[in-house]
Amino acid sequence: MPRAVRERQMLDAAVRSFARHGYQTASMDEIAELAGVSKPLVYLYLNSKEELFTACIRREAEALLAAVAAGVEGRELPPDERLWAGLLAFFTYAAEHPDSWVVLSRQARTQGEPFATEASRMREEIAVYVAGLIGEAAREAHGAATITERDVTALAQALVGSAESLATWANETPGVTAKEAAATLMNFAWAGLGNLMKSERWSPR
Amino acid sequence: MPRAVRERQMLDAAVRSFARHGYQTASMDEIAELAGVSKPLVYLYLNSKEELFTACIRREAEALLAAVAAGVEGRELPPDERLWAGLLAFFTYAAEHPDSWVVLSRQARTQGEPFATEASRMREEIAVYVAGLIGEAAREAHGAATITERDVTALAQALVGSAESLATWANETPGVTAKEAAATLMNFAWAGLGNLMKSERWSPR
Amino acid sequence: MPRAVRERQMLDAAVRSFARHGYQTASMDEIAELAGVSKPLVYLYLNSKEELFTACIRREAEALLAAVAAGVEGRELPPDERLWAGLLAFFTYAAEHPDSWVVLSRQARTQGEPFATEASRMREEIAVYVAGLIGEAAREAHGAATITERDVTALAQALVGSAESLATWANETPGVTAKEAAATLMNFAWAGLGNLMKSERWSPR
Amino acid sequence: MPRAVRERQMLDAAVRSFARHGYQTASMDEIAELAGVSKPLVYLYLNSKEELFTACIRREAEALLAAVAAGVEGRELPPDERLWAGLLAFFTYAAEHPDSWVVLSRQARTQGEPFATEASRMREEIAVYVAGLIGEAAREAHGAATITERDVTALAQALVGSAESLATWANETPGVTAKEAAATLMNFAWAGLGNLMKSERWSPR
DNA sequence: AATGAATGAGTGTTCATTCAT
DNA sequence: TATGAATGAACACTCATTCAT
Repeated sequence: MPRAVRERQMLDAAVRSFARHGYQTASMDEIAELAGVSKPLVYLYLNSKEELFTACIRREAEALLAAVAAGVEGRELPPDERLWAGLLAFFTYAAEHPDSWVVLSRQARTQGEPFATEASRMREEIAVYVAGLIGEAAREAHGAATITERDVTALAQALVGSAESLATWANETPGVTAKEAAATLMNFAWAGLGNLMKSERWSPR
Repeated sequence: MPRAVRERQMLDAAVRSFARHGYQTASMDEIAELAGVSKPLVYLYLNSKEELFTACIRREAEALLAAVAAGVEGRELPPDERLWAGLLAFFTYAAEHPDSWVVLSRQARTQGEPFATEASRMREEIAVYVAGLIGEAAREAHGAATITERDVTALAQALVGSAESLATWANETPGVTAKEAAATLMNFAWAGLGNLMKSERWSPR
Repeated sequence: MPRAVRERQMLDAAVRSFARHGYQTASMDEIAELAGVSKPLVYLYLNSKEELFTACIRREAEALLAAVAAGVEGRELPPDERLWAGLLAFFTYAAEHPDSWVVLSRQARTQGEPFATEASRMREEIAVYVAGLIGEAAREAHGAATITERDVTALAQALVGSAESLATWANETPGVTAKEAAATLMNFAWAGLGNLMKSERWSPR
Repeated sequence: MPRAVRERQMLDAAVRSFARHGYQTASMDEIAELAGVSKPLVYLYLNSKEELFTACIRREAEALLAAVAAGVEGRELPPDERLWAGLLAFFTYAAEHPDSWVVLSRQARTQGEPFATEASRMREEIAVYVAGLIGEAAREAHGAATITERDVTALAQALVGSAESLATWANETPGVTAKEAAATLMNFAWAGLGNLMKSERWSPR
């Protein structure tokens, strides 16, 4: 069996195992068995548990980013439609690849270095991308805005957090579709950001 | 030394250790040493690593809920002020008890069963509370329910996710205060919620 | 069982195992079993295979040096008798502790760093000591001698090699006593060195 | 490429690897790579690591014996000159083939059966040859045997041990030539032997 | 004549857990 | 109430060895 195919099988098995048990608890034995190969082969191809996990994170992150990009690109759309398409693609990917999503959103970020950094890279990329979309859309919709760099970063964090939370919730709650989750976030973010751009801020008292 | 005091020491040590190393990597040896007792005593009081971790989650979850409740209760406030008070209390607690927050938000949720369930309980309790606030605000603003139960739940999930993400970001970013994090979310969320309740929804096409 | 006793048992077992199988082939499993304890205990007391082996080398080296010293010291003897006593003690120790001797002479020196250094220390100590004895004896017997520092070092190497070879041969050949081996070396070294001191050198042609 | 050539390449690589890392630590992977062939080919030609090591020992032992024999044979010489020629040839070979010498003197003898036996065979052959020389010299010097067979054997062991020790020392000490090592041993040994043969023995008391 | 692909068996090491006191 | 001493079970990782081609 050609090397590339075997390697894909192993990564599939590893993603599944890491998603279910977490990095520490997942055992190389189980991963090998799940992949239908012997343990030494896993080591021959992927060198160590750490590298295997890193490879998983990278592959899944790229797949997720590619899915979102594919949902948005190639069509001439107004900004709000672009945002919508991106969110939909994101929630659809998360729904269709729950293990992938668990590895990226949960496991990768909690295993300390060097995984957290690897996962952060993707998170940051998404945050920047989505924030860009939203900003663009908001600007177009509401004109120039007074909003600091710090605010943008904080908002991106809030947004990505919402998305993660909604994606997980959607995956765990029967009957909730990706479309529904995307719509919730779209409304939440779109309207909220719109007001912010119009400087209609809430303040205590 | 009375049992209650010893037990508190152990839980303190355990929370710290679990926060720093994660459930799997934290060792009973280190926890015992950190608590200043012998390992058998930890087992005598808390039976097993699993029960110890569960006890940590429970104690910290209760503390967090209590902190939020204390911030909100006892004063007659309009829904938005109640939400603000809750958010402020939440971010303040997370900032003042970073280990506790790490255990609850990161570690507990990534270690599979039975811990995830334990952590979800608290999260759900918060989500329900927030959903209540949203519903109340919606009713107050527009009388009849212009928003479905399902929508409220979804929004609550989004809000809680934002809050979690922001709390972690605030803890990890020097110079970000609890108040600032709360304000960011409040602006983001309340404005978005406001629009939603006015039925100004975004929809594709 | 007190720690000191246990530790001695483990070292005994390890010396035996290392002597029989060599450093690499000896397994911690076997050593633990031979010592009548569980493997974790071996690690608790001696940390690693490497440290265990080092501890063996050190203990056996000290025992050998002590045995030789005990054979020589405490009595007022002429130099040749001192040499004789030392050689006898050395061969006796090697005969009575064959595993110890194998570990010191064979295993320790062939496992690369850091063991070789550890073993060399002892070898050097013995070489210097024995060379000193011989030199002293020879000087007394034959007067001042013309022999360079380099020659002394080379001779010490030759001497120690002879002793090692004879000790191993004596251990492996039934019926050869320590006394006989010591006598062979004494004659070989004593006479040979005597002639050297008298500058009666052999040269080709 | 003809089989004989390939096989030589493999043995060369193996000797080098065994000398550097020892039998256990040397890996078939490295040996195959060093020989510039694939691992299965090594197995096709040499069957197993054990047989490969044995083949190395045998080839190197024969080479060493041949070198010594070539140094001595073909000329009619008195025993002392024969010994000198043999020693010179021996030290020269060891200096020029350090890996070979390490394998024979260190590695082969420390890896337990069946290698030790294999190495002993060569050592014994040398010892017997040396013993023959000694015996011959004794007879020539004094006619009848003033020295027992057992004594001769013991002396041969001592001499061989000295030679081994000196050869290793010479290889590891920069600036020491084969001739110098041979001279040291010759002086040491021959003088000592001379005295022995004149029955000038040292004895205790 | 030669190899890319694959594995069974074993190693050192760790850790949650429990006696005996 | 408290612990020093001890272990069963597992895990990451390696390596000599063999098919199938």
